[in-house]
Order: sequence, then structure tokens, then C-alpha cells
Amino acid sequence: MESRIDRIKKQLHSQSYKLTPQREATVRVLLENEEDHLSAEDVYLLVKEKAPEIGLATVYRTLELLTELKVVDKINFGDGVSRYDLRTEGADHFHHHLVCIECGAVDEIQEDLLGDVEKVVEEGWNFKIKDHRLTFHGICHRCHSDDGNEDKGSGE
Amino acid sequence: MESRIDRIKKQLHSQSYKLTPQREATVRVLLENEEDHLSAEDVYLLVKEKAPEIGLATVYRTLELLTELKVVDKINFGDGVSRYDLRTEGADHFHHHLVCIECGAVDEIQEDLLGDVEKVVEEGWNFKIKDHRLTFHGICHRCHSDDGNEDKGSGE
DNA sequence: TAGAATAGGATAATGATTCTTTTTTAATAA
DNA sequence: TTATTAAAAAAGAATCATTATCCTATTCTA
Ligand SMILES: [Mn+2]
Ligand SMILES: [Mn+2]
Ligand SMILES: [Zn+2]
Ligand SMILES: [Zn+2]
Repeated sequence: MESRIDRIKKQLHSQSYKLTPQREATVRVLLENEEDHLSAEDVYLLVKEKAPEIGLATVYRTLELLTELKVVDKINFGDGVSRYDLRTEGADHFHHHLVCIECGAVDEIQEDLLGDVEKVVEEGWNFKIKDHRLTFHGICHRCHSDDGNEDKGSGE
Repeated sequence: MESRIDRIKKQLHSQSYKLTPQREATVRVLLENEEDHLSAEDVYLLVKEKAPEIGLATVYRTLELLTELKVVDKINFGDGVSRYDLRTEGADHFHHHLVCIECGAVDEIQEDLLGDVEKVVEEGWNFKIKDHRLTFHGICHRCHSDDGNEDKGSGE
């Protein structure tokens, strides 16, 4: 975890940005909640717990900066807010998402799966792919009744 | 085109909604601009040309209704506005998009391409897929310089 | 240290979307 | 047809997420 912060710090420095205390607190929150898909407001509230003096605008500015640096990806699941997702280190593709229309849970798929499809698209459409966004909407494994488990989870 | 409006009309009626003049004007605008990815505001301005008395809120309500009925799909390319895309008639999957990071153009892929991937996801993640969203970001064929065509297009 | 650049805090402004209230229109019953 | 009722629309206020502004604080440089 510390090493990860260090690497992000280096990345900031390489573009002549500084890892200020506020930025570090924000990054820590993101790292500590890597499983989740936090909105700017979510991040703000969590950062406040450890650095109560931080302002919402700073969180927005920091998230924007981290997005530019590709440390996080900004995504939108159609609920009116942007969410920020830490990019898996070393992965050259953005991971995919499974959004459950029953309970609202958002699960992740780290496997690429799109290799063949991208080849087809690049050749068939003469389009140079730099990034992708893939989200499936459906019923998650927790919401299937076939296993008798009626627990609907708390969602995301 | 008329037949398409008729079918949408039937679809509305089957849920006991009416195809009011405002709704019809909105649907016509969507049909006439099927290639584009209009925001609510875009639709509003276009509808105004033929039905100047329509209100913006009505356009929003209509688009929401059409989304519910799966006549259109609401999508978000990350530019802060929702866009509304007429669902291809008879297609059981939502089409994919190519967003050019150079000129902003949005092209469509009507081919499914995801059949195999979805099978893997359904089995590997025990997730029942109902819908999907797939967008590629990259350089479109118009923005490639290798063909010597420097026309950057007008974007979307 | 003085001056410049970078960043943060507070809050106003913006812009998209939704809500509320009132009016209009359409459908139905007498 | 006329009164009744419900659905839908118009207008504009309200909300909510996000961005801009203005000023202060911090860091860097000469
Ligand atoms: Mn994720
Ligand atoms: Mn489309
Ligand atoms: Zn679920
Ligand atoms: Zn292009």
C-alpha cells in the first residue's frame, strides 16, 4: 500500500505535480476502498474523516487530476453521478463491470475478454482503440433464487 | 417511417399511454436523426422547429417514457449530458459505439460481437445478462493520417 | 526574504435534470 | 352534447452535481 502511494507520488512528480497532504488523503481513501465505486461526494465524506479541513472542490480537483494521470478511471453507471475507480496497476485495459438491476451491486471483471473483439473492430472499422468501457446489466449471482439464497445484499 | 411511428404508437397504447402530438413530434425528431446521439436539449431544439409550443420538461418526460418502453436507450459518453439513441428495431442487443478522441465523432457498430464474451461472463460469473454497454475510445478512420486525408470532420 | 507559481478553502455560479403548480386536452359517463 | 375525471403539458422553481471564482496559504526560486 505504501509502495503504491509512492508510485503514484512519483507519477505526480514526473508531471511536476505535488503529492500534497490533501491529495495523499484522497489517494488513501481510494486505495482503502478499492472494491467500491465511490462518487466524488463519497470520497469527500471519507477523506473528511481523516482530514476534516478538506474542501469538496479540492476533492473534485484531485479526482480530475488523478483521472488525467490515468490513476483512476471516471465512470458513469447512469445514476447521475460520476464514480471513480482505481485503475488496476499494470493493467493495460480498464476492467469491466456487472451491474445488478435487482440489488444495484456492482461487481468487477478483471479479465480482459475483449482481445478478439478489439481485433475485429480495429480491422473492420479502421479504428485505433485506446480504451474501452464495457458494462453488463443483469441479475447478479446473489440475486439468483435458484440457489435458495434470498439475501438481496445491500447494493452499492 | 410512418409504419415505425405506428408501431411505437401501438407499443405506447399497449401500456395505456397515448401518442400525443408532443410525443409524436419528439419521436419524429429521433427517427429523423437516427444517426446522431442527441441530448435532451438537442431534441428540444429540434422539436421546437416543428412544434414551437413544446416545453423542455415535456421532452424530458417523453424521453424518459421512451426509455422505459425500450424505444430508446439512454447513454452517456462522459461529457456531462445523457444522450438518447433509438434502439434498432428488432435488435435484441444494444449497439456499440466508437468515440473518437480526436474529433469527437461517435460511430456505431450494429454487429453484436459480444456473443462469446457474454457466454463466458454468464457462466464464469453466474450473472444473467439483460443488457450491455460497450464503447471504444480511440482514433476514428477519418482522423488517421495514413490515408492522407486531413479532414477532421465536424464531430458530434 | 521577496516574488512567482501552485494548491486549497469557501462559496457563488452554472448547467442538467426533476419537481410543483396550474392549465389544457382527451376520454368517459350522464 | 355537457359535466366529470384523468392524463398530459407548460412554465418556471427547485435540486443536485460539478465548475469557476476569489482570496489565502504554501512551496519553490532567485
Ligand atoms: Mn470497477
Ligand atoms: Mn448509437
Ligand atoms: Zn443483485
Ligand atoms: Zn476522428
